[in-house]
Order: sequence, then structure tokens, then C-alpha cells
Amino acid sequence: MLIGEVARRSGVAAKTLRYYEDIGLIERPSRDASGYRDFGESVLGCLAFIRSARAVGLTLGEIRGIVALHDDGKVPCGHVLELLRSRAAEVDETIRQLRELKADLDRLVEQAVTFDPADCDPDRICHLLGRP
Amino acid sequence: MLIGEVARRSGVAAKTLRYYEDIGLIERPSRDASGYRDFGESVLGCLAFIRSARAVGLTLGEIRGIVALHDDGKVPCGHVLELLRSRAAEVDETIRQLRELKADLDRLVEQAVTFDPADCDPDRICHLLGRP
DNA sequence: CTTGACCTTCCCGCACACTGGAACCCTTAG
DNA sequence: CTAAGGGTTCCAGTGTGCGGGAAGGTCAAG
Repeated sequence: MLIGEVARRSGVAAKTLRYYEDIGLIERPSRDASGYRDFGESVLGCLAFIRSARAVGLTLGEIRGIVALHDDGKVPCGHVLELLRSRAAEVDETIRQLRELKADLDRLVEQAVTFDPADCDPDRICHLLGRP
Repeated sequence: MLIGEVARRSGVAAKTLRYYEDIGLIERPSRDASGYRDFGESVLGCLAFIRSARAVGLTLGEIRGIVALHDDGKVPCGHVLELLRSRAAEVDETIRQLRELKADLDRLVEQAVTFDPADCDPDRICHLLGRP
């Protein structure tokens, strides 16, 4: 399978496929007589895996770690579970921070709508933000 | 005030101050006889403003927009309110997406802990991720 | 024989907000 | 005189995941 077909069937750009190959995320495909990459069907499953892993926020580096375990003949379950858990914790923490941020923003907007611009202190950039 | 003192008093690195000057975020300070930057006190208020604006997630580009309005002698309240509202909407949307992601992650972790590695399909990178 | 659609490698650029380092100047103290 | 501790400019790199485009080889159809 040429790279263009892989791209069409997987939805992953040819450029990206070469990039994934460069960073060791997918197997180096064999080449045909003209030097064209000749992918096997299995790359599609691998790309589906990568897509799912990306979708839950794993980085390409983390995914490469999983793939490397798999290529070593090991079952990466434990490692994957660990990654999923730490990713879940990260997401939780991010949500927490964003909620705080949202509360701050809401407070600022609340102040903003009930404020008379005439009260502005010309020495400050903007009364709405600045000194807490 | 030399750049080092501004850095100490504001907590913003000297490098960052030069960068802010480069991108037009803070006023170009005058120079002393040796070519050293000579900042006025007002830069501290400006940096406090920038810090607050960064804290609610505004980009340096957006902040520059506010500062530019202020430097034009305009009251940036309305513009700031608009930015705060659209930022609040962004944060909300991000939280929503992260909550979905978290649910996905929790589901995957749930599956992972109740899974027997012996059931692995060797053709797949990992049963936990891959085909949905 | 030419056209057009493929493929190849290689290098640069982006977004964002800095940060590091080199090479050099100025000032003050010992 | 020298060393320490400021300051200056400019260039380049960080992380992340690609995308653009040049310059060229290959292949099938018309």
C-alpha cells in the first residue's frame, strides 16, 4: 500500500505518516523498486490506536512508549493503565484550575457590567484588571 | 530604575521585560548616558496589569490590544469586557471537553482494571485503546 | 512524448511566551 | 589593575505536532 492510500484510508496526512515514521511511532515500511514506501495493512490498526491514544490526550512520546513495549513482545496493559490514570488526574487538575479561572472571570464580568467608566483611574491601564 | 530593579520589584525576568518591550507590550523606556534602560515607576503598574490579564488567560496579543487602547487615551472597559466574556466562553467550552475526556478516561480505566491480559489480541497494540 | 498524479528527501516555519548563551560595554569596590 | 556585578544586542532554541514548498524521480494514460 502506497503512502497516499494509507493517508486516504486512515485519514492521517502523508506528511504526518512520514513524521510518525521518523520519530519511531510506526514501523519503517519496506520499499518497492522505486523507493516508494510499501505499507502493510497492519499500519492501519496502529494508526487507529494512535488516534485513540491521542484522543485521550496521550502525547506521541507516551504512545511511542506503549508501542515500544508492544514491539518488545510485552503486554503494555499495566503501563497503559498507569498512563490513563495519571492522565485522568491531570485532566481533573486542569478542570479544577479552569473552574477557579471561570469563577474569577465571572466575578470580573460582574464588576464590569455594574461599573461606570467615569470612575476610571487614568493612572491604571484598566480598572477591571490590575491590582486585585 | 534599571531593568534589574524592575525585575526584582515586579518578579518579571529582565529577559521577559526586554521581550515585552520588543513586542510593544510595555512602553519603550528612555536610556541613560550608558544606553541602559531607565524605567519609570509606572511600568510596575503596567506589569501588574499584565500579570492579572495573563492570570485570566488573555494572550499577550490581547493584552497589547488593551494597552494600545489605553495609550490612545481611550477607556478600554468595553473591549476588556468583551475579551473577558469570550474568554469565559472559551473556558466553559474547554471544561466541557475535558469533562467528556475525563469520562472517557474513567471508562477506559474501569475496563482496564477488570480485564484479563490473557484475553489480549496479539494483533492489536493494546486492547485498552484502539478500535472503539 | 507529454501531462498529471504520484512518490522521494530536505529544510524551514508556525504558534506561544519566553529562555539561554555569546560577545561585549559600564560602573564601582578593593 | 582586576574582579564582580550590573547592563547591551543579537541569534537561536524550547516544546508539540505537524504543514508548506522546493527540487527532483516514477508511472500510467492519452
